[in-house]
Amino acid sequence: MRPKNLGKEEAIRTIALQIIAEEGLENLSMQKLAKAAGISPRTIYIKYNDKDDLLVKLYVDVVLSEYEKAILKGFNSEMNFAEGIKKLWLNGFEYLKNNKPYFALIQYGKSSPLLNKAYQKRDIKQGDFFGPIISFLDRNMQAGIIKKFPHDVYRALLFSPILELINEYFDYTERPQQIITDEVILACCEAITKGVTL
Amino acid sequence: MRPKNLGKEEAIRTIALQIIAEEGLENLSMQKLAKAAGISPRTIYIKYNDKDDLLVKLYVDVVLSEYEKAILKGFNSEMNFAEGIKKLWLNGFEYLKNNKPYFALIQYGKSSPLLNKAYQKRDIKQGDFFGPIISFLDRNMQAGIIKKFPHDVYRALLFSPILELINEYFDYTERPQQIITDEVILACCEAITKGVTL
DNA sequence: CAAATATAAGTAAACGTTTATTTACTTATG
DNA sequence: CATAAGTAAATAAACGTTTACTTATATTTG
Repeated sequence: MRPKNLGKEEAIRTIALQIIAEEGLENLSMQKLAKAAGISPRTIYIKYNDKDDLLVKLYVDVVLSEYEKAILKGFNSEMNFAEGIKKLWLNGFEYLKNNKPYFALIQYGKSSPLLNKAYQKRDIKQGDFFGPIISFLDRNMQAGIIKKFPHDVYRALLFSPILELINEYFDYTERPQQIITDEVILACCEAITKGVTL
Repeated sequence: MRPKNLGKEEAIRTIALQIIAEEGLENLSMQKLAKAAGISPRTIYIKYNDKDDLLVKLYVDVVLSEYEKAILKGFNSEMNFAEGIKKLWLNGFEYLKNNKPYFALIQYGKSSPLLNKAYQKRDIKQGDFFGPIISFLDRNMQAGIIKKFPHDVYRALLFSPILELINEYFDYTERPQQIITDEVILACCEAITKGVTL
């Protein structure tokens, strides 16, 4: 039996993310993807059931899963609150500013109904996806170090600003001077931390 | 000369936003829109040059323009910092939770390259779009009441959390209990305000 | 003051293109 | 040599947009 060419699977994923980042999710077609990857459209269907399956797997299994691995690197739920948040912010900034295609799909995850639903479905099943962050927050809430809010509220408070700052980082790569520097990220992180600390 | 039927123009806009909110921007087609609005596809082209023109006008002239009118209602740049931010947050929450289609397109504005670019182009030209908020921030920075950050950084710090909370508000409308209440919004607003205050 | 006219608004149906996906076939290797 | 991986080409459906035509009304004319 002829063996799978793993390089082709890799090419599909990489080039799909590239097209999404450069032209938008709405401009990714199976035929364009196949041509850009130098393969036949049929080959995509050997590896994925259909277009939705490809997109959901790209989003959940590739982008979100690697993103979370990256932001949790060197983090553990026993860390001091300010240090923990700082670690998560710097990890996120460092990772996403060097992986624009990943960031682009994360942004689409907030608007596209397909990706939105896919994430919710998997998130419930998985549970330990953002596990360390959840126990980190729980511990700090219980210890009276930070205000008591639901996890989803903390996600909005602590992590939506850093994603928006990364969005601006990419906007500013097309302008004469970058304003979203490590210093700005750190200052913002401190502001957010101060805001939720009791 | 036969006069324009303004009701049809209204229907195009309303139903387009509806389809985008319910099925996503990627599932809005001119033929689907025409059918749903009970008109011929040609009629859309009397009022808009092409699909991109329709989407950009929907986004900039309808959604963003009305959204900004709504959040600036009762706000002026001379307000006390905490009161001003509170007003903007409550206005935004009240308006968007009752106008889901508007919120949906605002979310797409962050990922879709078409809408992204359209906004930037117009924003530069217009200038006074978010004008009162910009002078509000400038005044408070100059007075040493809040930390010094570029406007774009303040947008991320002050307003991305409320948008994310509204996103969660809509998620929770499909669950047994709503957790994003006025009280939660106010508590979050206070946390954010505290974070940036000197 | 009505009938005729000019004209943009609007329609139904079609245009060529692109879409996601499949069919029929070829290729590489355990 | 069996078999799944892979290809080239085709499929029907949907896409954005246009063509050829009809309709409604503000204005002009008798």
